[in-house]
Amino acid sequence: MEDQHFQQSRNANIDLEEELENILQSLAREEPLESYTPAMTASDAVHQCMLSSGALWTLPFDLSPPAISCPATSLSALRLDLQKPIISDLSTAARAETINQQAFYLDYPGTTGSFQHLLHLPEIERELLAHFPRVGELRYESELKLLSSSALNSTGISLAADLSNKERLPSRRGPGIVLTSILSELSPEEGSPIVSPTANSSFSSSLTDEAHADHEESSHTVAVTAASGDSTAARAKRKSPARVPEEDLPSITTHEKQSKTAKKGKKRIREHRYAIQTRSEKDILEDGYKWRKYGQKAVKNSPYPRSYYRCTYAKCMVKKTVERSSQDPGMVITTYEGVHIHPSPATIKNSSDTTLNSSRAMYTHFPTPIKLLPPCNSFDLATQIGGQHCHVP
DNA sequence: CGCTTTTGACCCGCGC
DNA sequence: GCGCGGGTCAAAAGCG
Repeated sequence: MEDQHFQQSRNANIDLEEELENILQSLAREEPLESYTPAMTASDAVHQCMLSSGALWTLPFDLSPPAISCPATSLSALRLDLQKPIISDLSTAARAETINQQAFYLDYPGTTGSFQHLLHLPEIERELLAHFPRVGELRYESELKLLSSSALNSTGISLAADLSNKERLPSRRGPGIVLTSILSELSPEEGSPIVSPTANSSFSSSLTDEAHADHEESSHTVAVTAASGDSTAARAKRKSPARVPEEDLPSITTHEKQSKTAKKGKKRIREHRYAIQTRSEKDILEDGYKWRKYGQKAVKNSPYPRSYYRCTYAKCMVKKTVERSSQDPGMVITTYEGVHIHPSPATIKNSSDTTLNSSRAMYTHFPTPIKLLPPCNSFDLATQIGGQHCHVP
């Protein structure tokens, strides 16, 4: 039976290639696409990780506008809704740095609901490598579904350009499983583009007030808002005791004085910041990096404190905060800020068995190409991947 | 003993 | 200017 299926797959792959070609030509003519639903599995691709805590973590691939999702429970399948059918497999997607203006959604049909996030191909690999070096350990199975823009809209999925309208955001996300990403990559003059494409506005309040405020101010896909606070780097360099008044510190260096003066009137630039929400009993999720806690604060309107962590690697300025959602205590919200300047300890530990020798290999075992299988309906897919129910939009 | 966590004080930006 | 809240510092305590 498997042989038969395999043969069908091969035949289907040929058809798929033709179909993809047709779609690409259609796109080139800017014609609307017909709904197109090939299926694929990817046992060796990596976009989910089972954490040591038992929580399943979805990786944030996208950057602008970001929209990261985490499953509430273990996932049975992953479906891709492509805005544009450029991607025939995820390894292509992951290497699509040269492909501009491409984006697609990932849909995670979980046992408690489904949700999606928007992906922008040029950012995928960078994000994966920078923040989630353990992707090589991950596994997922997926179905690829290509939809036209109109088809996406008809399913309630907004395109990237439409994210400014919160009412049009994906509505199929189950409550409590939406994750918002926060990101800033604009120049200091422009502030930080922060987009929280949440389906239910109530979730936003589970993020920091600052993020929330920024979200509220957002009126464009790339919301240009300035984050508050001073320069993290400048503060990190402060060596004098915080509680000693500056005028009592004749020993303070000119450089420090200058940096303090320079930062005056300058808003803090949130560097590469995003949040991940994960359902877990453990507060601390294993992400492959080593962290040192440096503070804890009570969160307004929440019974749960927020913990502050710094990466312990020398000179690595990446920080993260961890807090429980006041709305859903089962949810842990982890906010990352910065980009690691080093591979993760976990990756180094596991790198001995890799044959990859590129810089990429330092960070991860990247997914191998995904073979396209013949189109099948979601029920078939659900059956293939272990009998768990697969959400059908 | 070295590293991490805890915790109160302090700094800073922002809104009023 | 003041108070609030988020973020950070650093000494003390905890831990293996």
